[in-house]
Amino acid sequence: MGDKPTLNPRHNKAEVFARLRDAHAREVTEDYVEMISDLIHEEGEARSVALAERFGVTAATVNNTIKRLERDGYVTSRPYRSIFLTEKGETLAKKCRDRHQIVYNFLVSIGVDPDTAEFDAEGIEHHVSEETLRVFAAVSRADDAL
Amino acid sequence: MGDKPTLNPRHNKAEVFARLRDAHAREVTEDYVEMISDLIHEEGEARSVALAERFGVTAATVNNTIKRLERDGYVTSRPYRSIFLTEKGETLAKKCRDRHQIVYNFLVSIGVDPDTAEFDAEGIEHHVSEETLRVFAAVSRADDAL
DNA sequence: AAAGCAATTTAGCCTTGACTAACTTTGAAA
DNA sequence: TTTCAAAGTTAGTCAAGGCTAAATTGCTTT
Ligand SMILES: [Mn+2]
Ligand SMILES: [Mn+2]
Ligand SMILES: [Mn+2]
Ligand SMILES: [Mn+2]
Repeated sequence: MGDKPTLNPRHNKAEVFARLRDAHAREVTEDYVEMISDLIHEEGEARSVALAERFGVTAATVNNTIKRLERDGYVTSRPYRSIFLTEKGETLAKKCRDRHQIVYNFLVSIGVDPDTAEFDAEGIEHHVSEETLRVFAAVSRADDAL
Repeated sequence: MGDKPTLNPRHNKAEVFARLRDAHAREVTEDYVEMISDLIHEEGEARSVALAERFGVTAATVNNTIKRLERDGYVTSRPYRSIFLTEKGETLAKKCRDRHQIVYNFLVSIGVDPDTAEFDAEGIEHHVSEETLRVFAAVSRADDAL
């Protein structure tokens, strides 16, 4: 009557894909708060036009996304003014920046070309669990100590 | 008059994000052809109901996706019958299966728990360039040779 | 052969994330 | 202080990828 005991417990692929869809739903948010934070540090403020240029999308697309981020509590903004991170946004931005850096450093440390690492890290970062991130960081440290 | 020589050539982040959006556009297709191929090998045929169960989505969603794959030349199907890969579909499936395996093996080889590796590989695989994949494979081989 | 259940399809809806085109606002230069 | 280009907004469109509910088909079992 109970579940059959299984040696390999996940023939339950559905969980894996559910988690994947969750990660996808967060990607744009994560890249935006990270970029907004970068702009504030590098240029003093985050303007729509700079986001559009850096992401390679139109101003209208940035506008839509910022409205969503505002709705979800990550940023504040007033018409025709620059964009600010909320506490929640800052917290996420820091987490994402750190994670991004760890992934990038890891790739370079195992021998990936820095240019390629920059491309790949932008996607990989959103699919790295806490555990894998810790392993990446440890490997980077070990490789640095050459 | 020429481009200014730059030490760090990519303050051109837009390229990175354009490539990222491309990768996203291919993800579902890649996971579907891989899964269809798995089902054909494991169960003799690929039925909608099995795809829905493994991905954790509804039958209607599978139907939409299969129509898109058919439109794009990856599968053939007839109403109420099972799904077949075209040559193009088979080729992509093989590439994706191999890549998936390399990413998974790599994660495990550097010390990530197999369970976690299974989750993370499902996302990471779509964002790994040819170059990074070669490095992953090389690292796995080196770690195996312990 | 008919019934009924499981599988599949269809129709209609939603959100995200992209676009173009047209309009409004801001702010710097004239 | 006027003007006008750049920045930002709004409106409308589209495809992908999800969903539910309802209709249809195929298959198995009586
Ligand atoms: Mn990032
Ligand atoms: Mn990213
Ligand atoms: Mn895969
Ligand atoms: Mn995948």
